[in-house]
Amino acid sequence: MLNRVIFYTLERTIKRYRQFAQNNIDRAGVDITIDQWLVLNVIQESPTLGQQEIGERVFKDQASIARIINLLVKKELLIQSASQQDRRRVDRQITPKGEQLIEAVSPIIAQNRQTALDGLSEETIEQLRQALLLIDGNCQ
Amino acid sequence: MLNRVIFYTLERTIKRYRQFAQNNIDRAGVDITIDQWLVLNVIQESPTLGQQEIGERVFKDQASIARIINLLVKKELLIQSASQQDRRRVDRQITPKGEQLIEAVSPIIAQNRQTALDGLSEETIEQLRQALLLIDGNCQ
DNA sequence: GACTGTTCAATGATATGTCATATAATTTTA
DNA sequence: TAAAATTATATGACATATCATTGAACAGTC
Repeated sequence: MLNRVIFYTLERTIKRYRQFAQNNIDRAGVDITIDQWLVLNVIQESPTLGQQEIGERVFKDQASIARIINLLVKKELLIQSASQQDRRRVDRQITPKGEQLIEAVSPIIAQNRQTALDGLSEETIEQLRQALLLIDGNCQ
Repeated sequence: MLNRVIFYTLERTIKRYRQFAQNNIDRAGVDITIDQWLVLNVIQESPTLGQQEIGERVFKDQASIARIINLLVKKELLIQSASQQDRRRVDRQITPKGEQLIEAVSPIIAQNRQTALDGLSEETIEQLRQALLLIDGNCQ
């Protein structure tokens, strides 16, 4: 009965994909979580964003971003320093180690996505997206 | 750019729905989380299941179920006692307070689902399900 | 009946999610 | 310019997710 509720299918699919993706990263011997990688990636592309804005890009809240950034710093993938212009803010810079890690993981993520979408046409994916956006809009 | 990745849309949609659903429960003045309600519901329908089996029904692992059950007991929605037949197992019974809560929340959940799916035809939902199941299968 | 392997539940450690609040710095307003 | 409102980050408290381990109880085998 629960199986017929589309939201269960949604939950299950996203959990399955996350586990699949994380497993492939672990198997490659890289010590990072998907979420950490996502945040690191956003910082690389947009180093001036604040925690709130980073969060908006990856659908996480500010507190989660703060903690993930802390871990990235601990792992020496990221360096932070107080901004000179606005001392509430923080300047961030990916370390060489961080750059290497992004390079190492990117193809794995790309492969994950491709494998997960095997057999789905562009059109099907677009329909999927539209359906999800509709649900998303209904919940606002 | 991230917006074009279907898995972001998936993440965002499921998070939005969860927040929407939880808000409506909170607004009704009921002190329970969606996850706790789901587990309570499964126990009501199938009181003899073990933690592992409960987890399979709601896509959670055994450790999560153990902790959620603990909270349900603390909230006096559930009573546990050692099973006589197999003393590793636990007999569970929903309390009257738990029954009342399930009754109170069920229509809210139903309404949530209906609202979230507003404007999606049966056919669209079925296509959505099929696409998700494909992805799910690809990740196994 | 003792040994071995399996099952069930509990829990430690760590990461993330959510809400609320704290603190410091900046901007706006009076 | 002093006070008030806003902003950026950090963090406390609690719930959930995941992995690993422990301990107790059971099942099968000899």
